[in-house]
Amino acid sequence: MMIQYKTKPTAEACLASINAVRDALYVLNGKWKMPLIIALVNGPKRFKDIQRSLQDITPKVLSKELRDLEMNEFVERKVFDTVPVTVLYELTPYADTLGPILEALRAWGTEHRQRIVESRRSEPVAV
Amino acid sequence: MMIQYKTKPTAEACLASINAVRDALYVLNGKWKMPLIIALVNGPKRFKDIQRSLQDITPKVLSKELRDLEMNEFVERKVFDTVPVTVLYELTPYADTLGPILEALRAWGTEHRQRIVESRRSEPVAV
DNA sequence: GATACCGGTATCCTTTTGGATAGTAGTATC
DNA sequence: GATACTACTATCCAAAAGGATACCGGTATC
Repeated sequence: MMIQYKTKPTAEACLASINAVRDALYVLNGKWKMPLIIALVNGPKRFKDIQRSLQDITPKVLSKELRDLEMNEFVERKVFDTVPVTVLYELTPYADTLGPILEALRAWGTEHRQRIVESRRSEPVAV
Repeated sequence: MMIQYKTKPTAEACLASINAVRDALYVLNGKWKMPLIIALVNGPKRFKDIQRSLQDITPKVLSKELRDLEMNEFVERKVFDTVPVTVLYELTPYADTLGPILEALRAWGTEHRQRIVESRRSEPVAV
């Protein structure tokens, strides 16, 4: 049997990173959460306005995603007693701490799309 | 009817950000992809070693995730003609461009866990 | 001969995710 | 009176993600 260094320094650090990223993904995972947060960075929006920003999201899914974000304290739901009622969704200060993640994803996504487009150009066309 | 500024500068920029993030998520989404990439940052690993790093991942899922990462050019699979064969999975230079995203997630995840732990401390215990 | 390691597959199943479609109460508008 | 808006909910369904379990051929080890 081989002697295993179960806690090699690099292995330990690696495991810690993996777990930290898993913790982050646990609340941010999914198709809509981060795009939805971005949709609110320029100020609070109403339900239908968000739906328009994120074209293609159905009301059921949007409603569920908003509830998730509320539970994780990224979003606050504010109801105004107008007639008919107005509901605004607003980012919390805690959501602001996601800035670096969102900016990194935005930057990388932009480059990635460029890369894909360019690689398509040099490929034969498949029918 | 209200006149809508369909292409307000901020709305345009917002939409571009949303789409960029969506592009990024399209290849990075899921429970395992980013943790898996981190498991390989300290050098190439063998199948079983990765499985041990990401405790709990089943071979079927790991195999699928590795194939996905290979298709997106984040990982290269290298087979060595030993007896029995040795297979190494190694990050490509393109995977290195994910550095800022992973680092941002790691940092945020670490803080987030702290926050959760602290908020649990001040809560009544539910049975 | 039994067991263990390697690099996976095969099969089956559950859960989660996401979507399509329709509908609701209330107001306002044409 | 018909239609449209807001902020959703209800129902049903398809697809994807993820997991449990078992297994394979080959080698090596006890």
